[in-house]
This record gives sequence, structure tokens and C-alpha cells, in this order.
Amino acid sequence: MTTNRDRNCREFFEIIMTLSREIRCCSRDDTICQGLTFQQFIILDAVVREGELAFTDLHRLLSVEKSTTTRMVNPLIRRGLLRRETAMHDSRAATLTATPQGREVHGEAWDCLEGFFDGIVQGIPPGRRNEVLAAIRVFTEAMKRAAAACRCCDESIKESSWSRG
Amino acid sequence: MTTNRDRNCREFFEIIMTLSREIRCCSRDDTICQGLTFQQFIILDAVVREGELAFTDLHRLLSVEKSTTTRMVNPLIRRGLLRRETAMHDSRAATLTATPQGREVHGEAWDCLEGFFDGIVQGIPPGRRNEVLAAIRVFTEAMKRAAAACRCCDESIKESSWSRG
DNA sequence: CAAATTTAGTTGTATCATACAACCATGACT
DNA sequence: AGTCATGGTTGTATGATACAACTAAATTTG
Repeated sequence: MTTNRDRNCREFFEIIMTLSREIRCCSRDDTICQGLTFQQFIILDAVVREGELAFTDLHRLLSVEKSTTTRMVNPLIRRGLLRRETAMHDSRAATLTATPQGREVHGEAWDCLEGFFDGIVQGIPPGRRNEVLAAIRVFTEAMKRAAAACRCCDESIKESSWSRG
Repeated sequence: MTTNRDRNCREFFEIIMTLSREIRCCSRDDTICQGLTFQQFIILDAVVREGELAFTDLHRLLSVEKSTTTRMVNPLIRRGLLRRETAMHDSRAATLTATPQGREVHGEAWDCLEGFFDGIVQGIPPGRRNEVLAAIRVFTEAMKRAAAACRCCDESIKESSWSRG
């Protein structure tokens, strides 16, 4: 007998499975547009939008370790798209601003990304687009909140069913 | 002036950004339940459900290279959860079946995963759960179809805007 | 049917993402 | 001033994954 809960779980399982598969292309070193990886675009976009962005904010935005942030930002600086400056109130901290070239590349990458997103939008029946968009927003929020619970039963495993048998 | 299209794009961009961030925990080597990684659970689950699964089917299911499949399956065989046999009609090909222990671990991992999925479900207002589920199904399908287009403008980049100026 | 080609899977090796630890400055607290 | 905390960098280890080279078996073709 499959309960309602079972069915729901399987649905979510399959959704997450699909998403994690399809989204892989966005977390990889493949360049998406303008020679930028998806992650690099995220950084460039955040800086361009904010005007000036504290380095620390990137840790949170990307949820990665600070050393990883350093290494993700470096290529953008080397390519002359971002400039790093010392924060005025704390000489340890760094802030990032976009160079004119950075803003230009950002704009072009954005145009090109629209093609990609359009590809997704086209796959959604026109009448349902707003509904779908709204629903996904709810879902990603739920996902975000639940992500902390991702380890789920790691801890209990050692003393319980793991070693028995 | 931001057009409707712009706004839609930004929404999708942020959704994908969030998803790729939050879903990272499912593509990593962290064990989720019963000492299984998410990917390992996907494999075990597929085999348990199918009864017997051709090795080749895994390439498609996981969309990874065959060498990667080999390496993903190995730990499960070593742990005695899966058994590999030679396919009867083609002695090159392999098929996988679950051992009794594999089925047991699968069941326990599933129970435990339900906790994880419940965490997500809890974050969705009760009245909207079906709607959200349906919408995401539409979205993941669209995503799946668009994923082929993921490279978006890689090719054109070399001759066009990339090198100009 | 023998030779050439294709296919299934494994193993070697390279690359990239990422974490963690050790470290260096600087700032903050007492 | 002395201790501790914080922001960032660099070194290094691990894991995911691809690609290429290989083996063995199957399929096609002359």
C-alpha cells in the first residue's frame, strides 16, 4: 500500500533527482556566455547590480568557503572585469566593483543568457508561466529553508541501524 | 526600462541560482542516509524498483559517462547492496540486481529520506502543495528539454562579440 | 566465415570544484 | 599591551567527472 506521503516523497525525490542532473551544467566549468562560467556570472551580476559589493557578501551569496570565493573571483579580476579595493572602514576587508569592461561583458552575457532562459520558458505552456514561476519561488524558498536539514540522518546512523546486522 | 522579458529572465536566473546552490548538497559526497550519497541512493532505488537493471540504463538515468557509472556502482557492490551479473543475451553487458541487504538498506534510507522531503513539504503552505508540485513538474520538464541548449552561445562567441574590442 | 567495425565496460589520467587547515594581517575587547 | 576574533590568501587533499586507451564480445560486410 502506498500512502499519500509515500507518493509525495517519490515525486519530490524525482524532482530533485532531475534538477540535480539538469542543473549540473550550471555548476560546472563550462563557460555559459562571454567566456564566463555560471558561477562567475553570478558574481559579476551581483557586483554590477550592487555597484560595490563586500567580499564577505559573496560567501553568503554563493554559500561557499571564503577560500573558494577568492579563487572564484580571481579570474574575473585577472580578466579586468572586476576591481578589488580595500574597504574604507576595515583595511582587512575587500570590496569589489565592476570595471566598464566588466559592465559591458555583463550586459552581453545577460543578453545571451536570455536565450537560455527563453529555452526554459518556451517549455512552459504560455498560460501557466506566471503560475509556474510563483510556485517555483515557493519551492525554492522551502528548499532553501530545508537545506540545513540536508544531512537528515547522518548523526543517528552510527549508533543505530548502520552497524546492526 | 525593464521589459517583461527582462523581469522573467531575472526571476529564472535567481531561481536557478538558488537551486544550484541548495541542490549542491545532493550532488556531493556527503552521505545522506544509511551511509549512501544521494547519487548512490538514486542507483540503489532504480535497481530495487526495476528488479533488474541494465548497466547501460544507468548512464541515461544519471546522465554521466560510462566510466563514471562504473565508479559510482562499485562501492554499492563492494558493500554487498548490489550484485552484478552478465546479461544473458550479451556477455559484454552487465545487469544489476539488489541483494536482500540492498533492499533492506534501501527501505531504511527511504524512510530516512522522507524526513528530508518532509522538511521541504513543511515549507510549502498546506493549501498549495499540489499546485506547487504540479508546477515544478512542468518546470523540471522544461528544464530537461532546455538543458541541451545549456551551452547557449558558446560556439558563436569565438567569431562574434568575444574578440571584438 | 574471416576481417573490419561497433559496443559495453574498465582502468588510467587530467581537470576542476571545493573544503579544511595554516597562515598573515588587522581590528576589537580587556 | 596582550589576547582573541575576523577577512583573506595559499597550500593541500578529496571527490566528481570527463576523455582516452584498452579488452572482449557482438555485429556487419565483403
